[in-house]
Amino acid sequence: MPASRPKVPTRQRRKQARPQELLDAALELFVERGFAATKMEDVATLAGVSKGTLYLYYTSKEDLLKAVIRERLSNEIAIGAAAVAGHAGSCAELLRTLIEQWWLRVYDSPASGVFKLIITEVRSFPDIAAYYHREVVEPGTRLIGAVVARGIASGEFRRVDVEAAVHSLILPMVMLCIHKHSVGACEPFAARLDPRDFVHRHVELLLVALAAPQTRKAPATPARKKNA
Amino acid sequence: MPASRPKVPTRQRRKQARPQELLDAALELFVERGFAATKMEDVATLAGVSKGTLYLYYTSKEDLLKAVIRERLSNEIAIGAAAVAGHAGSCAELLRTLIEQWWLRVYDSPASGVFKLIITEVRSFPDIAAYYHREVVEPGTRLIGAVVARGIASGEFRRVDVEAAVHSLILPMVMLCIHKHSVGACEPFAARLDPRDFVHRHVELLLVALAAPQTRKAPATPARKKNA
Amino acid sequence: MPASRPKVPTRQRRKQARPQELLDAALELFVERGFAATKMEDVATLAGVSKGTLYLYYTSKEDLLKAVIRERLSNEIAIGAAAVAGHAGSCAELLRTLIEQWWLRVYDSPASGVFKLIITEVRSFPDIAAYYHREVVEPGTRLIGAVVARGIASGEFRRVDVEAAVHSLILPMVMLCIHKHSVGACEPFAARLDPRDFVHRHVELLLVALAAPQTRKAPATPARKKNA
Amino acid sequence: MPASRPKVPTRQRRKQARPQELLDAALELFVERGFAATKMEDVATLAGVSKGTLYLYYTSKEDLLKAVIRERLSNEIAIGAAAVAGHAGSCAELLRTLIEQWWLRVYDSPASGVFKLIITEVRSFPDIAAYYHREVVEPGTRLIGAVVARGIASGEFRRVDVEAAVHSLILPMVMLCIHKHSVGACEPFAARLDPRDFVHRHVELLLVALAAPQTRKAPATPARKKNA
DNA sequence: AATGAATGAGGGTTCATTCAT
DNA sequence: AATGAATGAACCCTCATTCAT
Repeated sequence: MPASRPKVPTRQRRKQARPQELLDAALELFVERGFAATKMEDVATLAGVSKGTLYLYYTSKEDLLKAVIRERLSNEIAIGAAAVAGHAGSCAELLRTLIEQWWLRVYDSPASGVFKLIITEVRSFPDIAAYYHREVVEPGTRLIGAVVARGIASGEFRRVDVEAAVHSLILPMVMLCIHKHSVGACEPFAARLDPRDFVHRHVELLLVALAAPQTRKAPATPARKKNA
Repeated sequence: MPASRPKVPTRQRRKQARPQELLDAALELFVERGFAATKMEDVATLAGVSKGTLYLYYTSKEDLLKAVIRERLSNEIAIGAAAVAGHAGSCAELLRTLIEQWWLRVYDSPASGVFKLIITEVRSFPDIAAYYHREVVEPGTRLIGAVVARGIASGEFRRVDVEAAVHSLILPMVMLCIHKHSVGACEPFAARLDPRDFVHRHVELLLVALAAPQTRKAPATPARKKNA
Repeated sequence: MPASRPKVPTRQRRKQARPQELLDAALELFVERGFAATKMEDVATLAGVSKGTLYLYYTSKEDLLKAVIRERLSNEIAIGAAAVAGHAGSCAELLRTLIEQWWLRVYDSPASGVFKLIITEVRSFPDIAAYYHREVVEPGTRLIGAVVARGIASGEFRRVDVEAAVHSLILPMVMLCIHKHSVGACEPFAARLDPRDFVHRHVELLLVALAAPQTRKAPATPARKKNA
Repeated sequence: MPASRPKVPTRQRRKQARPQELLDAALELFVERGFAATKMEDVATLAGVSKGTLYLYYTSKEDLLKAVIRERLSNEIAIGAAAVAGHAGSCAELLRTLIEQWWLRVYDSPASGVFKLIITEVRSFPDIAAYYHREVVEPGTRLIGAVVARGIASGEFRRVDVEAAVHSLILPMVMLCIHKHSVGACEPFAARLDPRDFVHRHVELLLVALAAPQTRKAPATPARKKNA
């Protein structure tokens, strides 16, 4: 079997796969070192091509940056929206799903790095801000906000300020992504905070805060083993 | 934005104030443009000195970066700790004070930029991580954590996981600082989120989540005018 | 400007015409932009082939340059020589014919660009100089020089230095070609000098200078409409 | 005496002389190799500075090119104009002076290279054309044209077309400059044409053509030794 | 102490040339 | 024969750092 494929990657096959490979390499290095400190040559080398090849696909370093950001965010929101649409249970249950399923998937994927990338580079490339708001912040806020609003309407949640609640819920998740690619990536501090454990506790804590008085039965903070 | 540096080049004043002026200029530019994208010359110019002079005070760009970070964080924690020590009321009240007084002061000061700076540069200068953890994360976590723990011990709070609760409380605040210096600094998106309003609602929301059952009286989300 | 190349990619036509098309495209671009500033790809594109194909016909950019120069000059001199051979009238008449017929044809053809090309590139490719002298300068000078010498011998012309007279006659013509492809090609300065009008007056002026005293009847500079 | 000047070039002194040194080096190389084929580093090296220093004085290669052209042409025309203004003799004598004194000075100076430079680069930098016309072509044409016109008015010259005569007179001179820096610079063809001899004969020939009939006494083309 | 001219290594980008298809 | 993807040497320009004044 290994001998039967002589040297599979025909020119054509490579041509197809190349852009994705380049974007992956670029994302990794941009997130790790920052945009300005990353050399185009290193991106090329990591992707297994020469410097010149990179420029066959992206006309400049800035172009590459924007492609990296666009490519990674386009579909994540759509996936979350689908999760909401196809859900049947209570709003609390839906929020649990959204955060623990959808968001943790983002956290685990390379897309998590895009948050750090945006944070670090918006000031230098201001049109990223518009894109980010339009494609990520607004749909994301609307998505979670709709669930909270529905919960309030149905009497499941208290009458809180929807937008603030969404931020209380979401910002720590974003921060977690950013942390993963900054301080969290530095050896001795990597394991200080178990993300899955924290996310679980965070959602439960906020659901307590949101729950309408009659519904609330103080959960016994179930024995979830930490750092495991 | 920091108050515009007074352009009074009095020799006397200068010698004394020089290092601070250099650090201020460096912080402003490092936060705005990123470390790698900032030119030493621009720092010097902004501080009103020549390129050469900068090197009389800091031996290299990296040295300047580390000085910037160190200088800005040293005393903030101490101030918070003092606030805790001199407090008399309930734990809920103390948390309100800590977050709304102490933290908003940090948010308003140039120190808020340091969070973005650390996020962006730790991977390139890993020893920043150790410093940041020792001087900021750990004392900060311990400070807030102690208040939460005391609240649990006194029966004022539910028996939640202290560390997770601290993170639920603190991470949005850190995120706010980072936002202020990234997306928040981009013209059309600056005013989307009023930080003081959000901070208030965030603390109140979390205090509801923390409150022990008998104590809890669902607050009617008091009329705090939004965006004002 | 050469007549726009018909874009008829008939396989049959192509194989035959290919080398000429490539040379035409190369000449046009080399003259317009200079050799170093012209990209092989642009030559290929203008000729309607791919980059690789260009290398099937010419092994390098330098090779292409030399082919371009050689191709364009080979037969022009021969044409002029034929004009001389087949002429019957006076030497003055013959010079008029040579300059106004033969040379203006060169001026109008793409070959005129070759002068600029040689001027710009000889220093980088010195063997062009030898070729140019052997194939163009010497035969050309000899051609015109023979006419002048014949005129002197027959008493039609004064006893001037032949070589200098030839240069006085020819250099402005060469300069005209060069001008056409440099300053003359820049929009607002294109029409400042009508070449046909100047050429006519130039020849007549020099013929006055050459004419033996007894022959000379000062021509009334006949009414040739300027700039038409 | 050599020991008394320890190492004269103080920083200040160099700073003054630098721009001229850089322009000299740039002109030499641009004329020799062409603009595109000249490396900024080579210009710097020839001028005895490092690559970076070049950029302290000229912001880009193009900027350097334009400075080179401007610097070399500014005063040449003025010098010629002064020669005309301060002249007393006949128009023929004045033309002799202008061409043989003024123009040969240009020919001998590095400024002669600028003609080649303009020829080669106008198409790539079209605003050079405007500058060249305004500063060189027009004043130069007007200068010579005025002398010819005065000769006609005084009856010294025939009633020829002034502009055409000026071109017949001038174009060979320009061509000589261009030749000097192209084919003329190639070893085996350097000595083919003695410029001083040709210039002399060219002027005399044209003066014969210009002379009004009564004035004309066919000069015996005095024995000027060729190639000496 | 302060300056700013000078340096030169380094990085983004281009393009002549090659070669698998 | 023809293509165009891939290469990598080369070049323009920047900027951290040095050092003579």
